[in-house]
Amino acid sequence: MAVTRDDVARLAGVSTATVSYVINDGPRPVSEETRAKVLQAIEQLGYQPNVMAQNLRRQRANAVGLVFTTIERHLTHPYFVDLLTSVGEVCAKHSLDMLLSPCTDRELEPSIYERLVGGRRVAGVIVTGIRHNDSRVAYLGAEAFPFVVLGRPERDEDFAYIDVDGARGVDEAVQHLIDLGWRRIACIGLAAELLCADDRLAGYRRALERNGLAYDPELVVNMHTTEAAGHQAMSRFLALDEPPDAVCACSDELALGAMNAAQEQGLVVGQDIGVIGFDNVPSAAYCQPPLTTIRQPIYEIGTRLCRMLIQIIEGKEPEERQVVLPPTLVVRESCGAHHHIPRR
Amino acid sequence: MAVTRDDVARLAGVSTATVSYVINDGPRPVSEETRAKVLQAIEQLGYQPNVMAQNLRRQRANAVGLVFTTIERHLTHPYFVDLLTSVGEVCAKHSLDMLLSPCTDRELEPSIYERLVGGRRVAGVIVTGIRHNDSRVAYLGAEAFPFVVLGRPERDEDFAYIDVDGARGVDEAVQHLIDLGWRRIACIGLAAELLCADDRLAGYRRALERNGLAYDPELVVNMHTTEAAGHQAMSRFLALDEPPDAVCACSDELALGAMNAAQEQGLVVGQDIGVIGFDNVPSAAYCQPPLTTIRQPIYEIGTRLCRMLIQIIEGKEPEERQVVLPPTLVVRESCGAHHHIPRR
DNA sequence: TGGTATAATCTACACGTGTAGACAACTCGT
DNA sequence: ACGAGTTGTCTACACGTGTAGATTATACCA
Repeated sequence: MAVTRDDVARLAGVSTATVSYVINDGPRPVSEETRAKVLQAIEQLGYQPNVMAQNLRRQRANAVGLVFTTIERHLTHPYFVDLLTSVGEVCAKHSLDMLLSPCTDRELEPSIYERLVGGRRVAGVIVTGIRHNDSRVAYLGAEAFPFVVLGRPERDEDFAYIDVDGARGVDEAVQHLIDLGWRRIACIGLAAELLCADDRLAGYRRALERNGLAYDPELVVNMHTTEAAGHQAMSRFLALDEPPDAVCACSDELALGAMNAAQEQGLVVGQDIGVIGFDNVPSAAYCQPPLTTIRQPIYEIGTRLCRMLIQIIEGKEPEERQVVLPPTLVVRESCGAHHHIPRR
Repeated sequence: MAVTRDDVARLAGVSTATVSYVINDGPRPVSEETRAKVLQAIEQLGYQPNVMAQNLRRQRANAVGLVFTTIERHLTHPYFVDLLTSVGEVCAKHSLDMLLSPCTDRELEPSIYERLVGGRRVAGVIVTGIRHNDSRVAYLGAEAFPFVVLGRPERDEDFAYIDVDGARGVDEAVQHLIDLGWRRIACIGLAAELLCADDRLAGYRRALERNGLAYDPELVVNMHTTEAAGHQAMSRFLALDEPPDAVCACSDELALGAMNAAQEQGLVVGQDIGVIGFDNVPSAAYCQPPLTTIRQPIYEIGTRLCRMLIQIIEGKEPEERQVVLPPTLVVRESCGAHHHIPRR
């Protein structure tokens, strides 16, 4: 049988309430002398409060929830692992558990949230891959349940979020391509349902417009972020009557697939065609040619997002509620060297 | 205020015990008539049992724990995500939560386990990346706490595990290289502390020996599984007086880094040098050249591992306790075509 | 010195569940 | 018809906390 608060109280010669007050820096003061006795007893017995009892009494789970979509995913693998790591670290620092639920089927998504939230298995939720008219956000809002979002709202909904400035990132990416001499630039966007897909596409159009280049809808597709999808998109582009001479992919996985497709056609990436990615996944530096891409500070995002959530859970007003972080251009070789002369 | 069992009992006109019996298919029988009344009341009220109270009463957390090492990692990113997905799906099917703890510092590892296990935050644990004299296994064994291991024990310790036959995989990989004409074959192994590093190296030696090739310790290194490490290892190999003409990397990330390093030196992978990987990560099919590799059925491993753990938690004897799964060779282009003539 | 404010502690209960023990109703064999 | 066994319910409590209300000791002031 595990050691309980009663054992500690008995050994320290105080009441159970006093033990609690010491542990929680409780709502009542405790004399230094008594505190020392209690702490000594705790130490001696190796007492750890029973989390399940605490949870029941506090009417709140001691965990943060994170649902991750595996089918039609919106996060690259290393990106996702970094998110988990950063969120998990902050949780650990606050003695919170991180609860993970895979969602392999969109149909099941509502039931997953209902389990987590309605079943009070977690105290707060981190939502990723926010979509148009996102039912999850509506649900959490209606339940007045603590949550934060990785990504911005469509309209000016008032929830806490952190997002990376995708428009700016893609704008910079496309500008980089243009600066290097590429002119007919295609864009492999993210799944159309994702809000960030719109955001990034906006950056694409902005850069085109600023440089006096025409927007050709034939050169834009929306894809789930897999290498296979990138391959497929690029193959389609190359089969066009007027194929692009460069491609801006909205994730590194898409970019890798795109490069592969181009190479299959005998094109030399960085010379015959320019390719740029998004995310700066570790392998981007090691593929052939090394991939120029846009870096997102995902680790920092996870950290701050989780801090925000914890403050909301604790009922405090979070220090920051709505943050947009700038991405950074990482130049490698997949877009070729300066003063490149396009094929056509 | 949430609806409780008492509300259900009142509405159904029965006692609270009866409600519990219905919910749990309890230790006492319930008449069909009563059961129907209760179920109807549950439905009508939208009642969900309070997990925190259940946990307290049952003296057992309703979750499975998984600690993942981010520093000096032993799992590639997609491999890890697949593991999470498969384990998570089984958990969901059993209404279990999946609790994830990142470990970014080996020093902190014992405290993480103590929190999860000693603090009874989970009902069972999945251990990955098992090491020599693994203190985690010793701890869990001493606590008689339910756990399963991804990987085999060193000696004939008697715990439940699933592992892939790494020796066989690497053996096949090296044999494949040899069959294609490569002769001086290096091996980039995993971190030396990992048991599977030994396992895979054994396969390497076995294949060499069977084919009458000498084992040269200069051609073997142990690395953490990152592209950077693969790059570094390959660079070292190529600077040797007698560099290898082919490399067997024990993870795809290592292989990617190795290919990159070779390409930096102007070598054509698949022609001047053969490279083979391990894991069959998605991007392996899309790098340049596409990477020949050994596939691990990680999804299946996660599924079966979690099922095993659940049976152990429930006190049943698991249907399978110690499983070794065969890996599969996936041939692509990084090892070149048949009848290749080595450089030397 | 008596009275009151303050500090420190204790007693007692609620949180929502699972289930053992008591109890009632019903079946069945003799 | 009656005890024995079976089936279905109910009452009551324990699980280990957090904390409000009661209680006691101490400090301070008139």
